[in-house]
Amino acid sequence: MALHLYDTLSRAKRPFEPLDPARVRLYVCGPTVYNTAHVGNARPVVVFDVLFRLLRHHYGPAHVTYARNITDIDDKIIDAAAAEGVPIDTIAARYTELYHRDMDALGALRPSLEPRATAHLDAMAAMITRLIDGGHAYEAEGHVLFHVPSMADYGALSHRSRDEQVAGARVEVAPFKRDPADFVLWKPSAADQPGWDSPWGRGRPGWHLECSAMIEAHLGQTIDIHAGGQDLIFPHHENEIAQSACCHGGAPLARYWLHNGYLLSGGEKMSKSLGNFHTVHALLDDHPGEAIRLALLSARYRQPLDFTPDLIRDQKRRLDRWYRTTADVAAADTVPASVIAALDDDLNTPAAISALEDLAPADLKAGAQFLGLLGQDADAWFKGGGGAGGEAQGPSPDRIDALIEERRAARKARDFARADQIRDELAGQGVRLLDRPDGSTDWERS
RNA sequence: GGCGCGGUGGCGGAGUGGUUACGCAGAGGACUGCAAAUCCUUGUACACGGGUUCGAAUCCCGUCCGCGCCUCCA
Repeated sequence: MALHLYDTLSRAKRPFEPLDPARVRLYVCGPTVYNTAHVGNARPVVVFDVLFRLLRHHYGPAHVTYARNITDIDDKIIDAAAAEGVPIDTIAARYTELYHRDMDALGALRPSLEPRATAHLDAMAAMITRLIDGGHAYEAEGHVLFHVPSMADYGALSHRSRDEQVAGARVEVAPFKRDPADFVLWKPSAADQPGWDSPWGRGRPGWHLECSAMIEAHLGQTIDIHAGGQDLIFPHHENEIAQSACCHGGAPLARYWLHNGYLLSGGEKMSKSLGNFHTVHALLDDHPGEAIRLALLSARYRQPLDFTPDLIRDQKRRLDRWYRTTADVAAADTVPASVIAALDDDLNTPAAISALEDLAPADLKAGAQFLGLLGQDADAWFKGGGGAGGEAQGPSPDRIDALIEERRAARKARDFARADQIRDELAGQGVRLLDRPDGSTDWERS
């Protein structure tokens, strides 16, 4: 079966056919860099990283362009900068770096392009001008607003009529809006806020605009796949569609819309406002990045996933087992067909993982590496505590070797009480001893 | 109120008209001084009530329960 993807717009699993197989284009909504990422933020990064790898497999690495933006102008960034008394660039640069570090640790490939909003003010302004000229936007009290009724099929992605949205709206409607659903393209900046000069005065762009402008600038009018979290369906992606289509004579922004489900914590959506989240950075102190990655891939990307310590531990053990069985084996040259077949079915990563369990070590290694796993030497994995946090904790290798030698002598003298005491002591420090059939003893950090 | 997702064995989680998912945990066995690791064997399931069908966890209707979006949010 060829690659099929579930498309939110048509609400159906459809065969994937790129507009141009020589230039497959994928865009994923990236972070607003005002604080550290939590695992919920990492889910789209990891699952769409698998999609990126799969597209590269099918079309060739040179023929896939993956863009993921950095939102580096936003009121939350402005607030964070003001709180510290530093320029917004300082905040944005700091959290961009942390984001990269965390996502690297989860085994996500860097995207081909990582456009930043503040580098595309001209493109956004040009888009606003076209929208005004086309009768889709208007100026009001220093703002420029997109006029939603000017677009006939607004709401197609979220399958909501404009009336329904207005009826359920819990947001206060600014008095200068011609229609309650109208949204901001440009807003004025106070003297103490960052701003850019524009035909509509000094100000800054609305959130939705950057994606439309950067997609147009780097990927063209219509891309193949636009992806992000489910909470972006409305209003963010709906508004992107409106802006882009109205600038491009109705040409669709993307041909496939993919949305990942939420991570749950205690049965509820993990979110910053509820405070029930873990930052990736904090999790990396206790767990290897690969275990977190495998945990994120252990359920289908559209399903909710309860992210618990037990889940990560289970996946860590699975990786331990895989590292053992593949320790002295070279990865096969080709990615196993069963793994590709599972992923081709709308990124069925649990089925792909199950397929791996069925494979010979060389194929298992090739398949797991394709998924961004088993990326290190087995010895490094075990001796380094599974890569948790980078540095090993507990007794030094020399100390462990000395204790193993002492235990060997004790066993030879049949002093099993002392031998077991040493083993228990090491176990208490996270070191597991493995007695080999040949009489030697190896060790792992667990 | 509108729109949408889901309820699978002790747990996590695929499948979605007929055939073992898979993993963890449990039980039994091999190995071991005893363990660990590994290997072998093994039990347990489709929220509830109707309907369609030769056959339904899978399709249809209804009920109950959980969750999400409609507001910044992956």
